[in-house]
Amino acid sequence: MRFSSQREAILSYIRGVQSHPTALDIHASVKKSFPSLSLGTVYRNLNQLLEHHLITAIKQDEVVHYDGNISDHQHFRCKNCDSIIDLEFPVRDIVLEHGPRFGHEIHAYELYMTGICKNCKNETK
Amino acid sequence: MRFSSQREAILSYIRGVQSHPTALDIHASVKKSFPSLSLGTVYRNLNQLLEHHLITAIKQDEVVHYDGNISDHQHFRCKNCDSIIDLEFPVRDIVLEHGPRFGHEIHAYELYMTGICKNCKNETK
DNA sequence: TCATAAACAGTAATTATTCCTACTTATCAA
DNA sequence: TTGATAAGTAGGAATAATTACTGTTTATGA
Ligand SMILES: [Mn+2]
Ligand SMILES: [Mn+2]
Ligand SMILES: [Zn+2]
Ligand SMILES: [Zn+2]
Repeated sequence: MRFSSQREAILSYIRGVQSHPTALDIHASVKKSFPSLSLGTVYRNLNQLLEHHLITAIKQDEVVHYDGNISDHQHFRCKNCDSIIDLEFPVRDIVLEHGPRFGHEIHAYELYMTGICKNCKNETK
Repeated sequence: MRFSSQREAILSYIRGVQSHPTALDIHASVKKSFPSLSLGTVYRNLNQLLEHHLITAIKQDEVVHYDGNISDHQHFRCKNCDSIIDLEFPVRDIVLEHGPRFGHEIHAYELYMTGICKNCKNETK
């Protein structure tokens, strides 16, 4: 995999935010420093970065969100403000403990939660 | 919510299979008894049934899969044969145990796993 | 420096899903 | 039983995210 300046800019943008941006978000932001950046380039790079496990994708929403934090963590989406928040649950433990008994080879897992976030809960009070 | 014969046929089809069918699968099957059934009707009914919590949706794939089994269970998708298999993990327990400390109101959760299923693993041997 | 594979921008195509419109049907009160 | 009405339907158009295609540019390493 080559490292074009566009690819570098996309990766460093994703790594620099906490917000789990979409392809459109990424395009809008990186376009500021690369005015000619096309959306197709964003998608192509996101797929490349995914293949090389430099980023991960969150697909539960209608739109795919991308995450530069590849550590083992889970996601919570607020139904009110739509933000996606990192949480840490011991999912690995229960997958390792209960997984084997089903006989399948589990390569990856993902716990996704939805509800109302702390902030939104307090604001409506 | 009224219960048209189309709606009833769609629901009973979803309830009668283990396969987590897509809208297209459902349309193809129910069309056999309702030749004029339109795909739009399938989607409209699926969304109605979802709102009334009579079915659930699995959105991790590119295509939405539907599930007539609304009991608390998890899903595993085989990367080889693409089948979606029901599994039971004590996810509820860890969400109840670890959830509250983050301060968000968790309404729903979903553990989704991918890998190679038992059958495909044995076939390639 | 040069050859070449990879990446790029721009645009067209694809595809799942939703929306729209005119018509049909179930429900319920008169 | 009959209308009025709200919900449902079929069929087709529209939407929107993502991917594919094409001709041009660029990174890389011999
Ligand atoms: Mn994250
Ligand atoms: Mn299931
Ligand atoms: Zn919120
Ligand atoms: Zn399989």
